[in-house]
Amino acid sequence: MSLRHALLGLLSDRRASGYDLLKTFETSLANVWPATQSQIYTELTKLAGSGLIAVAAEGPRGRKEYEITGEGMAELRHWLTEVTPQRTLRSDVLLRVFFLGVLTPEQAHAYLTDLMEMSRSGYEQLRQLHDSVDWDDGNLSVHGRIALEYGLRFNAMRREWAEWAAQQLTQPRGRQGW
Amino acid sequence: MSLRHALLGLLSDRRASGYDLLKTFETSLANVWPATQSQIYTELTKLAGSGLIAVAAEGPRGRKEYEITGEGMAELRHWLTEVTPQRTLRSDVLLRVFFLGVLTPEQAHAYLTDLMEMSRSGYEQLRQLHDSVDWDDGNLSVHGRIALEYGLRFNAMRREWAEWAAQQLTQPRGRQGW
DNA sequence: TCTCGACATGTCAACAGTGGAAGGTAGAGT
DNA sequence: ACTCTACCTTCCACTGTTGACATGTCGAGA
Repeated sequence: MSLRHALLGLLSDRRASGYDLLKTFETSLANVWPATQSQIYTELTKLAGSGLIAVAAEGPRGRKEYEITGEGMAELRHWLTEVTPQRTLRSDVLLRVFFLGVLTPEQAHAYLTDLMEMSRSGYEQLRQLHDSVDWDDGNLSVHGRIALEYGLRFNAMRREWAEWAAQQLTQPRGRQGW
Repeated sequence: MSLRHALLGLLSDRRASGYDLLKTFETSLANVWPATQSQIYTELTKLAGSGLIAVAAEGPRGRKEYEITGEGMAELRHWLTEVTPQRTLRSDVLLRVFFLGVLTPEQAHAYLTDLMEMSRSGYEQLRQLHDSVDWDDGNLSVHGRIALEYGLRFNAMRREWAEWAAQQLTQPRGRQGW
């Protein structure tokens, strides 16, 4: 249940409505913690209910601007420092690798080739995002840039790995002491 | 809903009971697609209900050995070749990076240091797993080894990135054209 | 004036995942 | 004979996630 913390984090930077937050998720946070509209609104209501955020202002079209409360900031800091992150990496992509044996060598190879392409295009997209974003020197900007760098390195790593893996499959078996 | 495909994949290699599969998940698949006991048994019942797997034999203690059916193999192949994998990387770890600004520089730095250590120990654990596993030349073995290599590279990448990120935070801002 | 796209929120059913409780059996070792 | 461990399955309540549906308003431009 990190969504609540994602919302707290965004609200710690500036006040925002559900709609604003939704947009932010779509653009910057989508790669790290995707969330749907319904989830965001539901969670905001819950957060407000437990006093971690509060409605700061109401605008046109029923717009409700939320702001983080002191209690919310405390919870956010607690999550950042005390709660040890759990690595629950569920990888659709990697899971398939285990079972490439049921395919023909050609098909297995094709899968890895697709992965290379996926990584390459993922890399490119992030690079474009990097170029298009207005990197002011705000906190979110600094750390967003660091997160983006992670994405770049991740894609580069995965591409190289897929190339290596494709080689492994084509090479004859036997002991080769890799 | 990749759990069903994980189960199909394992059953494509050999017949197994829920208990067997549970053990396999705990050891080899846990890093890629964790699953709990209740989830596995539930899914097996569903899979049997839709004819993708079937009970091949019943053993002592109510043991039911499942085997994959032709229909199940077709579904597995279909998933491997036709269904484009979706990258839903929800990363607890990376999400926090966005919000390191709410902490003191020392705390933020400490978080990255913890990440380095986490990556280092993750790397070590995988290396030990690599050394302890009996790598026969079965298909699962070959591909399991490839998946493991991914884990090694991933941890190495993350460690380097965390080191780089820590540097970014300590360095004075300003334009440096990275 | 009208219309359309962006703004804005809420709700619901269905499924996926977590954690734990409950209940029982076979077999190995004392 | 007894006990303990590993084996083995089922069920349930709760939370998280998805996708779709419902509902309406403001403001810019034809």
